[in-house]
Amino acid sequence: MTGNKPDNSPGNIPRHWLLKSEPNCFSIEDLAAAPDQTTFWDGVRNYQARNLMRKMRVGDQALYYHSQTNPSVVGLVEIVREAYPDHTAWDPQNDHFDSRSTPDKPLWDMVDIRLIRKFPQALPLPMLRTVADLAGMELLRKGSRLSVQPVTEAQFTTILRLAEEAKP
DNA sequence: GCCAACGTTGGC
DNA sequence: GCCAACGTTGGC
Repeated sequence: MTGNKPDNSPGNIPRHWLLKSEPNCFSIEDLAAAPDQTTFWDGVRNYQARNLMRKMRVGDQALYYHSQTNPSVVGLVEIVREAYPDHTAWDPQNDHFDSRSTPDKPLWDMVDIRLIRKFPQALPLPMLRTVADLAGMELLRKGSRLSVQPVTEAQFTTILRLAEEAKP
């Protein structure tokens, strides 16, 4: 321990994240309307994304991102329950059913998230691309498809500052 | 709707 | 273990 590492870096484990959702599937408005503004983040069927979710800890904060139409960072959520088996993978009726996952040997995980706040103004992807401090952010990388992404402390702080400045 | 980028699958 | 084929994601 050098004593001057940022507080999010013990073991180089990120403490800030970005969660991607198609708004017509589950939007931040849906989250705001959910009981206790909390939901389980199900349906992740990608190993890299799953492994990142497993690193999440209660109290970690995550940017909420809408993909597809008007792609933009729309708000802030926190992790309220750490990774546990995604039971939707066991349901043949579910869109994300995966027969390889069983209650005995779960393959996929989910976490619970709670809304902290929706930004008064969404931060559109094209605008974020113009921000020098965000160069190198995974979200902005060409071809980036990961639905769960780590976000550095600096990137996270910059996004929150932009959300403040973008107030109407 | 197009297409680049990416992950997964399966033949060999 | 390589790699072509395929399906999916997601910006544009």
